[in-house]
Amino acid sequence: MKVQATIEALSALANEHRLAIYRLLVQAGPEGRAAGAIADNLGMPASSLSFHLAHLNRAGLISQRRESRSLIYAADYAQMNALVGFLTENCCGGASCAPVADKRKKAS
Amino acid sequence: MKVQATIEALSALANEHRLAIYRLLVQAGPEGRAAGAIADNLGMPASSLSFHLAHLNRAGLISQRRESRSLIYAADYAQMNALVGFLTENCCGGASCAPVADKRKKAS
DNA sequence: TCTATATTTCGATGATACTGGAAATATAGA
DNA sequence: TCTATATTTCCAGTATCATCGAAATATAGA
Repeated sequence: MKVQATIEALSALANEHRLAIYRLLVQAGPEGRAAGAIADNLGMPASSLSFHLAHLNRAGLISQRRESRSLIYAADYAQMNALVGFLTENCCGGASCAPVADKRKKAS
Repeated sequence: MKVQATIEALSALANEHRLAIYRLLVQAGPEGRAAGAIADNLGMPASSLSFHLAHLNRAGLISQRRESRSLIYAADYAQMNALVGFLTENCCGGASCAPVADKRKKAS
């Protein structure tokens, strides 16, 4: 993951509502959830939710697919994986960081 | 790590300059670097740098200590560790995430 | 084609963040 | 105490972000 993509992912998650949305989608699994269901669950106006979903989508953290009248959003685990990988590889001080104590691998 | 602290850490890192500062401090190691040295290295005005350092410090990602006339900043690896831990535990979809494919251990 | 549902886009408003020069503060040495 | 260095705080200007009602778009069924 490049620096610019990392910053976009970080800033997408750095918001109370968007972090809640993302976590909800992680719990929902690969099937994802319709925008309306998310709005109901989190109790937020449709237009506000749409704004935040677009932000997460732009950052590549969630995907969107249409299913009849509904737009279904789902978490993109690969992107989160890449983000965690970037932080572990570039922002940790060696063995002192890295939760699982394994810093052999160096993905770009 | 709690949600609010997570959001603060994420938003502290979600900026080109602050991410560069943080990475520089990670490279610098536990000794850290004086504000002036960071300013020279990244070529930014002292007052702007100070603003960003304060932001990172507030989020707990860096520490500050005085050494004579200089203020030395150093990366706080524990906080980054906690952030990565939060993301791994709360924002990943099980085995599909986690860079090293090991989710048995749960570090705090 | 008409109506209902699901969601986004638009637009205006308010809030928050970033920038950088100038002034203030802290420390040290002569 | 005077001067120099290191850094922060203050301030004003600019830019970006968040909010949410209203209008627009997309889909489906009668």
